[in-house]
Amino acid sequence: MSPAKPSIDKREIIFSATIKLLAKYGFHGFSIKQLAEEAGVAAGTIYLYFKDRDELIRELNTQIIDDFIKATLDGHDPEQSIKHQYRRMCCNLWHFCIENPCITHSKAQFDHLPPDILRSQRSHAWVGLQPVKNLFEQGRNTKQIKNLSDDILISLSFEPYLFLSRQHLLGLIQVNDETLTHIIDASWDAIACSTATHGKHNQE
Amino acid sequence: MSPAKPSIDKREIIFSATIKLLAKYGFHGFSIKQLAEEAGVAAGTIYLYFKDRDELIRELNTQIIDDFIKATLDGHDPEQSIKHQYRRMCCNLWHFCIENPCITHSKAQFDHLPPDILRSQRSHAWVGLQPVKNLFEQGRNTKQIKNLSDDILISLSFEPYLFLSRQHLLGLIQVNDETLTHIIDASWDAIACSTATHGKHNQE
Amino acid sequence: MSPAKPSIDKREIIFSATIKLLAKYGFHGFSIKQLAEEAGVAAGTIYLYFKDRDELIRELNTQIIDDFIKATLDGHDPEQSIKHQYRRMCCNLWHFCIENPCITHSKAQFDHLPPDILRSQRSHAWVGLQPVKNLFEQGRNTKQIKNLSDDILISLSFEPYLFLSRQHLLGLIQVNDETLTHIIDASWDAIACSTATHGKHNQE
Amino acid sequence: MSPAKPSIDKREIIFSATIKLLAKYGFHGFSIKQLAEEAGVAAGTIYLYFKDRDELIRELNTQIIDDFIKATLDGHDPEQSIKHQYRRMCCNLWHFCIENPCITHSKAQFDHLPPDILRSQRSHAWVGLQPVKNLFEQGRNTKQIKNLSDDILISLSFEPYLFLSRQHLLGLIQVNDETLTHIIDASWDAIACSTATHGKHNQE
DNA sequence: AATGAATGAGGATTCATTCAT
DNA sequence: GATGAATGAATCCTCATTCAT
Repeated sequence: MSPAKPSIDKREIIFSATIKLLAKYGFHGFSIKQLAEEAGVAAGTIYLYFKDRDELIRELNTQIIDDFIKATLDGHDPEQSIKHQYRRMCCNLWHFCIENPCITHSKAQFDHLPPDILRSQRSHAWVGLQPVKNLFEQGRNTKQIKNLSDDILISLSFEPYLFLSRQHLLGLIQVNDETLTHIIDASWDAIACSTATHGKHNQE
Repeated sequence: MSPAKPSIDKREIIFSATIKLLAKYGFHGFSIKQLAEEAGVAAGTIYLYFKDRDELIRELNTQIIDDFIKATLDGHDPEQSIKHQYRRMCCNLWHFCIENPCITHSKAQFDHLPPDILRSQRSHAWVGLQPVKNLFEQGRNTKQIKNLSDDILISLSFEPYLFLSRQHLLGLIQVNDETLTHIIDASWDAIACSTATHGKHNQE
Repeated sequence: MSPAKPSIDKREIIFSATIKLLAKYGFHGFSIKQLAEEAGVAAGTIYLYFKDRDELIRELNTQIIDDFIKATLDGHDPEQSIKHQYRRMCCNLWHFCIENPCITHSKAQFDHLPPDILRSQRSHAWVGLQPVKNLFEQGRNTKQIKNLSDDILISLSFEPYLFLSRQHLLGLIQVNDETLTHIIDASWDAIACSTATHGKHNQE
Repeated sequence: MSPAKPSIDKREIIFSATIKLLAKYGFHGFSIKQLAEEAGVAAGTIYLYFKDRDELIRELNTQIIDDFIKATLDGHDPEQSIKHQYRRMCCNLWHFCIENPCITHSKAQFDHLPPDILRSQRSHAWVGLQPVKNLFEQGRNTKQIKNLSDDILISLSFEPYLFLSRQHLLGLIQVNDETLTHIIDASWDAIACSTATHGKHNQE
């Protein structure tokens, strides 16, 4: 608030304003002036906290990825059964998406950046996703999860939630709690070893 | 070529040039002047075929969707078994994606447009996807496919291919034919009725 | 004139407008917008002829140097006596300066650019100044001109005219034709071998 | 240093920092923020000592002129012979220039300001240059110096040193002590009455 | 006196679009 | 139909200056 102090929270204010505009207008669809207005600061102020537009976007990207991962892993307990852990993650992810529409829509923007940025983004993400890697590894070892690479398992299991939640937020589809349960089961089927379920019920 | 000729294909030339640039530089990453150069025409010429930049993008979007659908449905035969039809579609989709990198990357750009455009895009797509709807409907009726809405089934089954193929094209993952078979099986598991597989092999 | 033609002379129009503003407001004292207004074109038009502000300035610099050299060497005749040749050059230089106030003032701006630019400027200038080098060389060989390097001779002889003409143009001093003759004689004395004049009249 | 102290010398600190930046980056090539950093003070502090950027530059200009004059007149003794006085001044000027590169380069920046500023600059300078005026006056009266106005004599005699020293500092030319002696003699020839030297040696 | 966060006008540059040829 | 020079609004970003602390 006071102009002489470091204004620790102004950075956050700018971040949220960016997320809002990013979600509404897309990646290049808003100007710094608009952003300044939305954040309630002068245009020049933004450059006190970020070197330029690109850095702002890049740092926002990193933070959003971290937010997603943090939310997904909330309450994660490696002692639980594989499927239970997975369900929890899916549930977390879904609710984070629909409770944070702007972040969800913003994230989508980042999926289509130049390859080199995507690469560094990806490697950053995998660090935080270690528990997921562990889950997959353990699942593969115990024949509960198909013998596919982590990337592929992610694409088949978690990725659809991002797509679905965006559609839900746009009002294109309706997903209630019961439906969500079915979706989670369905996405589990995609990565689970079907042979392992033969003749017996889910091991959960 | 000669200015006196009607140049019926110039529209197509502009389209391909746009796809190329779209894939390489993203949605707002290229200018009309660049596009003109890539297409080998004058900047003004583009405005003879498209009202403005937006219209060009919009029409390109429509065409790309149609191309995807056409490719996916290639050789579609409703007489085959559900799973066979599905496999064929997945296979078609995958190969179209990796054989047309520019179109695949371009398509990704379109997934994140303002809501109203997405809506019209979606309704346009569903028209061409009638065979897919039929497939799903028939699958649900015969208990071979889970009782989920078309949108959700799409998200669980076909959507991951777009994500995966982009990663494959970027060199982030490697998918060979054998892996593809496994992925197709996995995505089938996502939408297939697991009860139907109990105690017997795939009904294909 | 016609928008579709290369507009060969628009470049010249922009050049003269730049010289005018450069003389009046100094190097960084005018904006592209001002320049556009002065030249009677749109701001964007300037960028059709010059990559950016720097290139415009750099090219203008080169042309001005050439203009100065061309004017100074006008009517140069190596067959004449050394002093006669020198007088002619001084006279040419002086009149060019006071007849082209804007160019004279602009030139002054260029004398104070970053070292590396000055270096390339200098080497460019020396190419055109070959006749002056020849004059100095011949003068040194015949003991009519002091045994000093070309650079030093230039500083002592021609350089003062630029300074004086600027003062004259600003109305700070008055130089009529008679005074000019004295100045030329004085500047000649600076570079001429004084021993050579002992006991006899000018060898002109 | 401590905010409670009167910091009488802070003005000087800012001055030197300005000279440094002026020499390196030119007139409009540095910002107040840069200056503050170079001076080791906060940006706002500069405004406690100078009304605005222009005033800072203007006052610096005045001081630099005074420094030049002071250095040039160092050890000046009106009792000495005219030529001796002149030599001393040239020598002083030269050494001041090459020992204070930043000041020399800065000065050059000031020579090309808007006319009205130049005018006031000039009148200020002439006040301190009274000894030079006296020298010239005495020289003219005794027929040792050409009958030209003070301005013209300055241009022919002292001005070249500024130009030469800048070239020397940039490494474009090399001037050692012996060469300097020749240059001083040459510049003396420019303003000295050549007839006065006929048949006798320098009256020094 | 000193600070430095905040401002916002003004700078250079880009680019979709127009239109005379 | 085709051109591409010209436009000028809109962009990002800089920076002199202010002022609460």
